[in-house]
Amino acid sequence: MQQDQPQAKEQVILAAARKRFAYYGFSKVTMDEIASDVGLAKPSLYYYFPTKEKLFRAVIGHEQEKFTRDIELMLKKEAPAGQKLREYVDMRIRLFRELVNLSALGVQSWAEVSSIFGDLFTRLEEQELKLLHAVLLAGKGTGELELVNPAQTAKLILHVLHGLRVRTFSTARPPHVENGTYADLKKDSDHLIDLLLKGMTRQSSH
Amino acid sequence: MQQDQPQAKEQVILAAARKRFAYYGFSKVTMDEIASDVGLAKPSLYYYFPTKEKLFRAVIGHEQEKFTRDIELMLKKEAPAGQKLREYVDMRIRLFRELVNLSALGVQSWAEVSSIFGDLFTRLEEQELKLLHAVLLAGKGTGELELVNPAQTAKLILHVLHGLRVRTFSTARPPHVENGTYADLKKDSDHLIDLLLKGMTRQSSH
DNA sequence: CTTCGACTATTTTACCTAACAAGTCGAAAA
DNA sequence: TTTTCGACTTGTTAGGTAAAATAGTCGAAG
Repeated sequence: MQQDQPQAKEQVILAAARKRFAYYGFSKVTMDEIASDVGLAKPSLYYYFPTKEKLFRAVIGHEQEKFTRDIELMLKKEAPAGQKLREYVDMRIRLFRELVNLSALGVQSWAEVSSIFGDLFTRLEEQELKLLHAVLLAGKGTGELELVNPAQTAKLILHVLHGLRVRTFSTARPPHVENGTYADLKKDSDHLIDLLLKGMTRQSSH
Repeated sequence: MQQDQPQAKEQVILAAARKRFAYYGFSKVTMDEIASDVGLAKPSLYYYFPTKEKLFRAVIGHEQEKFTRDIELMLKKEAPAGQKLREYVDMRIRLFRELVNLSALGVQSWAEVSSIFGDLFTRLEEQELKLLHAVLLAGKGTGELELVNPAQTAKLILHVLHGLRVRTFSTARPPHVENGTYADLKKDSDHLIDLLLKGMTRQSSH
């Protein structure tokens, strides 16, 4: 067994942890449970991850990488900025639905998660702001979008999308959310980005 | 003393209750405290209001009347729909800042308040939706605004404004909020309504 | 009609303790 | 050397209990 790659064992632990954290939340999951899930004793977990917090941070780190990578891939494709924004909004909802732990960071359903791991949320925001800002800048550069201050607009869009998410999940924490709730969020988000794009898009000549 | 108008005593109790509820929240305030504030014994409060809940509902009722009345007054004035919307957004922030108990209903800072008094929040939403819808309809009627579905757009605007509020006050409950927080909310809200109006406003001929 | 002292019933709080959970260590196994 | 884990320590949490607090009541007084 000593010829196993350590990274493989880490991945197994991360997957098990990710699953439990997503379902029960950080504070309700015990290291004993995760250890049992992967067929180890608890002290063995600490061989790979020095603290429960660091395990959770690793889980978040992985989810954030996937989130960012998927969005970046999408944004790399040649398309008008408006189309990218629309796709971004929908993809964002889908990704947050899938990456439950990452999603919970921004929704503040768990108070202790938000205060201890607030830096993680801040980092996610900064990354999203960068991506969104780039899209708006590109749209302005091609003349597609008419923007006075793309950075401010990107920030606003993020705040508004965040607000919609927070209000939506204020009474039910993922994954205990009904499909209708996601449908409502998508409807609002799509409608919103349509309207915002209408206000940002340079008018073609009459 | 028995010639005093009962309504005057009720108003005194309501004012004292409103002040305490706003500062400490529904559950932390005792009927003994309110009684002492108005110079009565606790059983005397129950002479005017049969339960603590009904006292709180009366407080909310009064705040909601003021909220609705002020906004209605403003909307009655002759002005373009866009200007009304802008003024509405700013006035909304100011009123919620002043009417702390009403504000808390929508922000869900107190879990028990939200579940017991959720019907009050729903009623407020319905009233706002009516007002906003009327503004959008009028703007569409004059040709100022270009809208496919004014009711849907009114609902979206309310959801988005609510989301901005919820995310803003997720970590500090009014009245324990700093001025900078209000300034940020106003900035986002103004910027948002500007952009939305840009998307809704019928373009003048070039 | 209005007020309130005394009271009841329920809820909340404070306190205590056992159980639980994060983390550690030395030793064994691989 | 790396990986694993039984036994352990330390701090936190959960549950139970009694006391205190609070919503609400009632009869009597003004």
